[in-house]
Amino acid sequence: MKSDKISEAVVRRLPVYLRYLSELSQREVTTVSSQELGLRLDLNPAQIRKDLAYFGDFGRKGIGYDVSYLIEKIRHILKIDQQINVALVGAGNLGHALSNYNAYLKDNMKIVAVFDAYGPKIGTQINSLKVQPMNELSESVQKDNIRIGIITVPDTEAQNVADQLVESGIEAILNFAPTILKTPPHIRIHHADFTTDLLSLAYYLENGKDDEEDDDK
Amino acid sequence: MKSDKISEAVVRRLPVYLRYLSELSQREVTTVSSQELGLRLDLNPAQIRKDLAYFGDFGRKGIGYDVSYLIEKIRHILKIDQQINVALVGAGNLGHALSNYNAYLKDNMKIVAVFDAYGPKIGTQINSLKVQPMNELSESVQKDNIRIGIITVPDTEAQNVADQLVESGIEAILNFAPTILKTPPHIRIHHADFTTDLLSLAYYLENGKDDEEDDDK
DNA sequence: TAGATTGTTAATCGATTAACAATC
DNA sequence: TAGATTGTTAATCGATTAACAATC
Repeated sequence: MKSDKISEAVVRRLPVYLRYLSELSQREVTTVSSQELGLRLDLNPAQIRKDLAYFGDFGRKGIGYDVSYLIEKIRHILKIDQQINVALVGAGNLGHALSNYNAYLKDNMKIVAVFDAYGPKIGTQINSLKVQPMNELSESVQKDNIRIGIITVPDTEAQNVADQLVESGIEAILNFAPTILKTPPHIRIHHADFTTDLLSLAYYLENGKDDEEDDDK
Repeated sequence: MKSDKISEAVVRRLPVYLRYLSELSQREVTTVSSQELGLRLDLNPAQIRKDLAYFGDFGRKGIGYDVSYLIEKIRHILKIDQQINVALVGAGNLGHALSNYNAYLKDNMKIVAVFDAYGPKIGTQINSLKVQPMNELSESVQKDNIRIGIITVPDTEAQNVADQLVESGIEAILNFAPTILKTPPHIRIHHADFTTDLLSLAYYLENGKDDEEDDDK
């Protein structure tokens, strides 16, 4: 097929494919069908074929997909065939946890700078990175070719930090604060707000015995 | 309207509404329209009205929604008008960060137990909770009326931990590991996998100058 | 009364799934 | 050749948005 505008849902599935393909590759599986992928990832095989076909003819009829080839292709599509530098703002607990997480590393995503607004934190070491003050943000973004910012500050600060990230020339933001950020349209924002996930989970619990009123189930 | 099966998309927006309503409440705003909500939350006002109307007639024509009343209603719908106990499995960096996060507390979600499989971690203190060994999981779940489990173990362990959580009688899981878990249909699973968010973010970056081939944009 | 805003139906839009010819 | 599996079109399903009568 090629081209058309690709929906966000499709793009979000690509990393999921990539992850499982990497696992297959490690197990030295060389070929996989949309059927098998679907089974493992709880997705419809037709959907997987369609998703991939947006970007090219990666499979072989009667055979399936070559695992290594598909990995390479998806990495290229996601633009992680080159290293992408990331800045983390907010050296609290969560920020700390994320900067330790080396999971992105094998995916060519690297946190190369950490910032915090809180005086006492500045200069402390996080995982071989020195926490920098916010006024060094712009310079670092330029110098280190940082393209993505991760926000792990309290929600009251999040918009302010986002503004500064935008100002400094960042292209995309991963926001962990539970706030809807207002940014210019050319900035891409993804929400990684697990409180939403957690609260919505409660909805699906069975009604407790101590629940008088209606049971809408 | 009332009833019908409610889509997941709707349920996921409820905590978002709730959060902003709480903010309004704090600012002593007593009434809000779907228009205003939509503006702030980047959502279509019609969608907001429709979402809320699934659960009852909460608004007043010509007036809007009473903030406190709507908060109360949404909290009831989400079943967080009662305290919900949560277990956290995986006392690593991320688990640590999450257990500190008291954000859920005001939403009646409370982490009441922490578990880890790794010997040396057991018995250490995390935020006033003692890390327990996995073999105490079932007992704690029963005793403390734990209904949700949060998984923050490495992906290689995630499925195994999920199985144990299910076994112990948990009803829902928030999974931070980058794996698709296989569980019985009555278990509700939400994914809080930020690596997916981060990788898909890269797709939307401008093509670097060093990108020869096609530019699919 | 005039203006505002809900709840709800109808219209639109988009995403998922089924089906199948092409072909390895 | 027979069996498997892709890429793609058509059918279905579901979610979002527009429009408006009801009414505060």
